[in-house]
Amino acid sequence: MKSNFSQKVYEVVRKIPRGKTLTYKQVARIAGKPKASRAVGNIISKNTNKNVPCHRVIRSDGKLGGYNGLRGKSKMQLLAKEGIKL
DNA sequence: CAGATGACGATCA
DNA sequence: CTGATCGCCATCT
Repeated sequence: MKSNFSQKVYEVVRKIPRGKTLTYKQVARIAGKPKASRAVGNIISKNTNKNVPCHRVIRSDGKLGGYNGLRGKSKMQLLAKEGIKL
């Protein structure tokens, strides 16, 4: 059972249009907890649902952050296909 | 229930 | 500018 916060995070990430990226801070802020950036990453990391474009969620530093292993892909590869590149 | 963990963010040195 | 430390929140063990 997911808490309201995690549910909100999924919803926000799922709303991210193709070719667009959001930072963990933005997602946390929209979810209602501007300081929960860590919690956001944690929730997503343990729920890697394919219906949620978690690879579009990056750090505020402009770095991709973690993400690893899902289908052996990396965020960079997926984002590059979206039209986003470093 | 309490402690440790983590796909982070911001500030300090 | 780069590296390290503290702070914050939900989830896991």
